[in-house]
Amino acid sequence: METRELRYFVAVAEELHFGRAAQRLGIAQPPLSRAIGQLERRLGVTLLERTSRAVTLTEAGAVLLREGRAALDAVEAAERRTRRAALAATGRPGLVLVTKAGASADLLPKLLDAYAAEPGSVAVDVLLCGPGEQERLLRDGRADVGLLHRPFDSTAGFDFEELCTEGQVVVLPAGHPLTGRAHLRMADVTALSDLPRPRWPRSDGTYPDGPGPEVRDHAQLLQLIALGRASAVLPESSRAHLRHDLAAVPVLDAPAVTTVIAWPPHSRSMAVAGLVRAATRL
Amino acid sequence: METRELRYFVAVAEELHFGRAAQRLGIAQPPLSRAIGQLERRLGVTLLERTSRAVTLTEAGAVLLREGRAALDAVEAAERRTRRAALAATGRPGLVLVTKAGASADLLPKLLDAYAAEPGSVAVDVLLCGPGEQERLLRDGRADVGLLHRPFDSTAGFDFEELCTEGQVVVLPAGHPLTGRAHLRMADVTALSDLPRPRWPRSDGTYPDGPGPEVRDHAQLLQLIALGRASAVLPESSRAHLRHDLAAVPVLDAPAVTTVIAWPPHSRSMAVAGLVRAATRL
DNA sequence: GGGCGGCGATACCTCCCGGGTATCGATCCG
DNA sequence: CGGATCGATACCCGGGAGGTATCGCCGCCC
Repeated sequence: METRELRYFVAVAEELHFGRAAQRLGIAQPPLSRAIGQLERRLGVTLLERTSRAVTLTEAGAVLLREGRAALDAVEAAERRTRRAALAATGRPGLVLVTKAGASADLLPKLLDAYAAEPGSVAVDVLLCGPGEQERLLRDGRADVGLLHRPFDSTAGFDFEELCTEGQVVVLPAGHPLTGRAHLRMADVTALSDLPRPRWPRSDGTYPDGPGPEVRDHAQLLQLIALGRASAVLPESSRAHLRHDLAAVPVLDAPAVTTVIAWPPHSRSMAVAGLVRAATRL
Repeated sequence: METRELRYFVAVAEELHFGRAAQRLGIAQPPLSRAIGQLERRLGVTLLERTSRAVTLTEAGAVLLREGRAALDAVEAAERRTRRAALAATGRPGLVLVTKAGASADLLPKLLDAYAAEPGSVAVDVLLCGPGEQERLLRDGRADVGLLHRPFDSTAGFDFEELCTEGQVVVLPAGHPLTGRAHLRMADVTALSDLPRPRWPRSDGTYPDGPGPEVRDHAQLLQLIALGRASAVLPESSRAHLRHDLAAVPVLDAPAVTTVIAWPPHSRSMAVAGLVRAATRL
């Protein structure tokens, strides 16, 4: 199977429309139809059920979509990491660390300082991204190492070390009646129908259904809470950097959040190893 | 980057010889030279240092070799799992479990029985392989789930659950003076210069240097021990199925062996989930 | 219900590129 | 210094990827 075929199939499987997929790929529709047909014939498997009105994935097609994305990420990662290795050989080695914007705001500077103090450390570029994007960046080689937060992020497919575990707090507008309480339960939070939990985009960019406002990033979320439009359950550490117009109350029975440092498996980079060592020693 | 280019590069990088690599790929040497040259030009990276007498990998080339193999495995896995998904939709679903031949001889039947007793379980094909091969089979889709033994096998890049941890014993010919001892230390074992530890093949098929005999599988190892040519440090559980002409003595300070059940990340298979559940409940 | 529009498949052409053979140039060896 | 080895280059050929035109099928709507 060639990556071209995989890219074509993934495009069609995502669009469920040959014309749009072809447009996205920058080719005409007929060669795309033919390519998918050839792929199916070579695999001996029907990947798509097409009527002249709708295209749907078969069971096998769904598997190839998932596995094919992973494979394409791996190929892309190979290419990117090779380029970076060539750069590192001639110029600055550098390291890209990715984390969710707004998370681990206290841990990150400590980690960077500790690592920078080590002998032989290299420059670390910090990449902040939205929730759920980190895994992709680590998988396709755009980042070398990441701070993930279980159970929100999945460590599937990565090597990792646990760094710390913390409880969660609910963040409310300052002055909200509940801010006087010493602690709350999840039931109290879900009962806040006037301050619903926000909805984060899924990996495909769409939003789940629900009452809460749609948010894209951390700053936007805090803004919405300050405006009295939402509330959010966040790790305790976010409390330290809260805006003055917000307040936080511990939620006793919220799931604990574990911060882990994760990197692609088989990473042979000395720099990653050093950063991980610095992190575990914090 | 196309998988064809990757396959070509991996072949050359492994052979370090364009002629032999071309032969292995079933093409002539000139197109191969050209393909590698094009790949280098497109990446803007020198992958191979060639004189007319020798070919060596650059730093970047070594990275692409490692990452490229992983990417090719991922592509192969996508293909294989798609085919299997198509089969599962029409015929028997089936599941392939891979484990090292000779290991977990007591755990495996218990696991298979426990899983078979579950409602909705599917047929499980057991694949026995040499040490170090399991990871490859799991990565390229030939197996769905595997029993690995840390620290010998690496769980890098897989999801896994720990099943049990055990000590190790040294296996000696029956009647050897040390078999009378209640327990030993690693120092006692390494002092056995007349019964050296065997050498296992690396993933590329070559053997490390050392005094011990070269072995390929478990049966061969036991045979060599019985012949008085070697000794081996193995997990305790192997004691239960020892031949009558062999004896085992616990080694107190040998590293503990943890048996884990591992599967490719993002596996959505119900069958794998069921097998893992059965394993953790043992 | 018949014409229309949208969509995937098919037919057919073109041209690029992957693969082959022949040969060159460099380097090591006897 | 001549032969052997090995990668690069030159050149040719054929298959296949991509394009345009068109067909066939099916909802939809006046």
